[in-house]
Amino acid sequence: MKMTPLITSAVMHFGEMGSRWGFNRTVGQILALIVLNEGPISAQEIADALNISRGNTSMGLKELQSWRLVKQHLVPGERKEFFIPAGDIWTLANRVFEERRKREIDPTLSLLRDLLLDEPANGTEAGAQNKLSEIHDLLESITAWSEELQNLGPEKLNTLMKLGSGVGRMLDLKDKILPGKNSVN
Amino acid sequence: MKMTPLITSAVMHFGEMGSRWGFNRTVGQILALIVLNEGPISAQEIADALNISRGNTSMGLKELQSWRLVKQHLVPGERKEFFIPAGDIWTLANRVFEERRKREIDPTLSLLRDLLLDEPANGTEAGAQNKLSEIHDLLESITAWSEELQNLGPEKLNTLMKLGSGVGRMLDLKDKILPGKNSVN
DNA sequence: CTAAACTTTCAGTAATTTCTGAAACTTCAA
DNA sequence: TTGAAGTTTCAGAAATTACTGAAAGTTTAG
Repeated sequence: MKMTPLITSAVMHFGEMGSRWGFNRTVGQILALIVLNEGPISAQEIADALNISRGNTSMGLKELQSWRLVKQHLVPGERKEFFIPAGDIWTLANRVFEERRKREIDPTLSLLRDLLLDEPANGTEAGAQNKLSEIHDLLESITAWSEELQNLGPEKLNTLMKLGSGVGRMLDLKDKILPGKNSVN
Repeated sequence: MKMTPLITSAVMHFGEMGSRWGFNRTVGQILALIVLNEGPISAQEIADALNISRGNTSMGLKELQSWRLVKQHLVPGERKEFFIPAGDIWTLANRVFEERRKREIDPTLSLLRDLLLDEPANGTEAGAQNKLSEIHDLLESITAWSEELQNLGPEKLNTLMKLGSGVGRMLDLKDKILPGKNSVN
């Protein structure tokens, strides 16, 4: 596994960013390496290229698999396990979004649902509950919407993104186009 | 500052989630407290309610201000500084998105731009550059789009979210509605 | 100017997270 | 079956991040 300067820079950077993206430095580096490498790469090669222990590599790969960003790839005739990205860049980005939603939003949504079931004990609690309820609704909208967007699939999503400010204009026309349907509250 | 059980649960949870949201436990707790509290609250009250040192409180407040989630509120006659949320729930969520984009996407975008300027030294680098270029384009789309969405403002954004699966249908009709404009690629 | 009331800073400590490497485990070929 | 080639696990060490509290700083009233 040859680490050219370009690849090294990219891998290092993804390592730095790793923690901001929800995993740690090593995991970020491993991901970058697997994505940028041409063809499958073995755990040992990864450990060597990144100068990390074999154990750490194994844990990193496990985590990347739990994020569904990387998958195993059996090379015929070879005994070792090789790894490749779990899909194209688009798919990977989607997976990161999805996985983060699960970790960052779902638990809160579930707590909020519970808290909103209780009767407020007094005025202070009633006020707090209102705020929590607003947060709850917002998170639900975000969740529902992000699912919606994922269902659109890459092509349509891309169309939508490229639409840019056209989105605003389109919304103005919405009611004429889809009368009655999905009217806003 | 009375911590009712409801508020305590919520504050504790936001603390736990804090690190996943880009700040630390204390900062998450402080934010929750300020949002849920009715009316302005002083640094000292926060420190007492959360059982954290005054110094830590000060740092947490500073960070929340740098995220533009919390702002100072001068109570006439009072010498102390009080704090309130920097806006409604919607605004706060927007700020979190924006701030995270700055921290999680912008630096990568900037690195990628640089790396893509260099001539690839060989076939391996050329292949890696292609991948990096895909990532770059994706991140640019996301950035552009999120700016677009923010410009729509809360009302329209809400309309769009509530539209749900209607978005798909609308896209199918797009070319008839906005002929020539924003055609894809 | 002084002192009281308050805030911020930051060196050191505590808590948490990540990483290593040796031991345990698995798989397969012979 | 055995052992070579590989993988995983996990206790402890290292690195990082967060927190405390005392000292320094700021602001205002008198």
